Amino acid sequence: MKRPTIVEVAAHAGVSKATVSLVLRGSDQIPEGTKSRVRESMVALGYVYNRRAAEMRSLRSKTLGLVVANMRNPYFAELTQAVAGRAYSNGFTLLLGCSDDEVSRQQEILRAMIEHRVDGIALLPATRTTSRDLESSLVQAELAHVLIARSVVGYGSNYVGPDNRVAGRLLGRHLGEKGARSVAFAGGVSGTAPRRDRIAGLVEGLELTGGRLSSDLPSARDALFEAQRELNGVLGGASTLPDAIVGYNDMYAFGVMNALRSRGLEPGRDVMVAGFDNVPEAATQHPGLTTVDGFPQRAGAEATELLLRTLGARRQSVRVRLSLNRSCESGCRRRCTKRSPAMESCEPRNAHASRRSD
Amino acid sequence: MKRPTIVEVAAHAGVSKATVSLVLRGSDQIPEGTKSRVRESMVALGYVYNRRAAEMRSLRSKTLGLVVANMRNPYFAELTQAVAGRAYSNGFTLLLGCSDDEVSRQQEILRAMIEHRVDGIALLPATRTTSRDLESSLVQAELAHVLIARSVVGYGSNYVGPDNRVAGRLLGRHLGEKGARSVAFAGGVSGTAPRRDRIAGLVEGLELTGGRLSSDLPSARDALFEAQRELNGVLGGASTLPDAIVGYNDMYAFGVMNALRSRGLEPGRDVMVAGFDNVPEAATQHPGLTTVDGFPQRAGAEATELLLRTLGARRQSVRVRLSLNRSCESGCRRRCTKRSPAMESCEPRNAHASRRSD
DNA sequence: CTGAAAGCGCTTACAG
DNA sequence: CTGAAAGCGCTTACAG
Repeated sequence: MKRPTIVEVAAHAGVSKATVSLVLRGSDQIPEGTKSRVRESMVALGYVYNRRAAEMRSLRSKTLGLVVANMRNPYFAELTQAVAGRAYSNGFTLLLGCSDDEVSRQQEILRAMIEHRVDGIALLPATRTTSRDLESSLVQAELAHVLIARSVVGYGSNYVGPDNRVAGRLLGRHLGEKGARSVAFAGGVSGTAPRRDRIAGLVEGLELTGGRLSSDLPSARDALFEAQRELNGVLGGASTLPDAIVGYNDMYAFGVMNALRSRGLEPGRDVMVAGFDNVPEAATQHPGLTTVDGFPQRAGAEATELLLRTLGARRQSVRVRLSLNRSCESGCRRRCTKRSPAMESCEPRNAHASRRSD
Repeated sequence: MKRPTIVEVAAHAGVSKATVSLVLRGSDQIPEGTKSRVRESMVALGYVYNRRAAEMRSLRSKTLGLVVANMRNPYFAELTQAVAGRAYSNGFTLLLGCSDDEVSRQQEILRAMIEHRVDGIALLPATRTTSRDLESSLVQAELAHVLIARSVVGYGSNYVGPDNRVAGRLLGRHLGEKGARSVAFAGGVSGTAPRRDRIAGLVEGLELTGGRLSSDLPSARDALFEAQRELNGVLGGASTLPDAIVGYNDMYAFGVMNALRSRGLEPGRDVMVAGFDNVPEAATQHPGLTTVDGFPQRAGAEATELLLRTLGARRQSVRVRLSLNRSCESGCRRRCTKRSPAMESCEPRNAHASRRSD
């Protein structure tokens, strides 16, 4: 039951501990004969390297921490996969924590990870995280860290993720060009950096094209299901519909689509709908959802690389891109001169026609 | 930069290392006066507990490993969140690895985790994992482990996840009752345990109600997008459509819906479509997808508990449940006598009308 | 109630 | 090329 240590291996092979240690790390100072003898002993005894003991002595943990708000948003899941992959391919072990979007829990997880002596932490912060929270944990511990996907108001450094302002601008301009004059924004938690930036960008983009943000619908917690409920409330009292509704993210946008349908309205035909993120499901919904691609794979990979290089304070944006789909085709209808033979002439579905950000 | 250790704290407080250690672990043998003096020293020096050193000495790592095939399937993402939550609330740290559904990579990750001396491993195995792969890693290391969500042919023990046979049976019977006489199964990798069990159950359920499995469409790798392509090929050559198409999982089922639409067919009306898992998106698609709920939260939580209790070899099933939605309403159409005022009279949407498994 | 010593399984200089 | 010794930061008996 008890696993053999290098002491046992050394005795079995008739060498010293130090020699075994050198063999373990493939030193080229040990002649082949000794090496193979030691290796045979390891096999014979069923030796398993104890990485933690090694790291303890050498004072490097070769470990990274990832704390995410939740896993239900496919964007976050994909990010997590990318971080795990990058950590792995660099020989790092990844500790995962899930805050359930609660700051107190997040702080406890961070603390535990710091006690574990991770070399760095990638944090997808809980919605209500303040810069003070970060100061009292990551900064105070002088730990290399990077925020992914969500930046925090008042905490400018070490962010890797979409530039939400540019993303909003891309979408705003697109909607304006499609003929949207009044646009509503739905979902997200007000006061948070991503929401603020997306709205700011949206307004800028709309202004370029003659549209405007007509309302800012109240927000809710659980995107997929709550957006639908809240929207029902708002639309119920509204006398006129906006030309377009932009969800805080794709999950909200899906909820918006449902809310519209439950009122007998067809998204894309009666009201344009758009989101942010470009989760895989965006292309497979009906109609496909026009959204801004936030490239989670790239964000996760770059955040990890940044962490690994222990680069100092930097702010890094992942390029965003419009992902055009049918959910915004109503504007197209009004403006396209020839509608036949197919709508596709106006906007290809799933074609990822791209309009890159500057 | 270098963090203070208990030696520094002890010197600062004028006590021995052992006393500091006892204070750290809240021993009640130390009088309050000493405790608070020591604690003040810790604060003064900015002491941070080194969990790894402690675990090294006490030979318990308080660490669990989770290796998942991928994160893109929302079912897996939710499972991961549940495992993370349960590990956390039991004071365990979670190491995460992602195999990208490749066995060789999975084996390397397992090895690394074993070297890290995790106390146990939860494995959502890569598709082509054999029992031999498990023998040579987890079993040989005599490590507590549990398979989640996917069982492996020939490896009977330590599985927590849906009983796919029961799940298939539930769905088969439902489809038969809806009037389906010919049913096609699409997707998954042939030879794998979950696919085999789902099909076997489906056949049983159909037999009870006069239906039959008409074909077993070839499988593909990437559910969401590939299912659509493969189905196009198959349907293109087929002269008659089946009454229903069952996807290997919900992601495949979504692909099936798209494939049908791209041929001008409306899922739910022209052909019934169903899946397995009940990912959140199932309810928000249009039409909502009828599927069998596999309760990922529960599976993740129970797997973790099982691991923590280090119970020996057991096989544990998570209860499954039919999740009825409109994607199977065509059968309803044929059979319901009164169709008005609403289809809802036949099958409530999102109501999670449940038919529990025995 | 508190301290001195040994030890967890490795690595790291330093000799030879 | 290989060994003896010290040490990573804790905990654990064992004294007193």
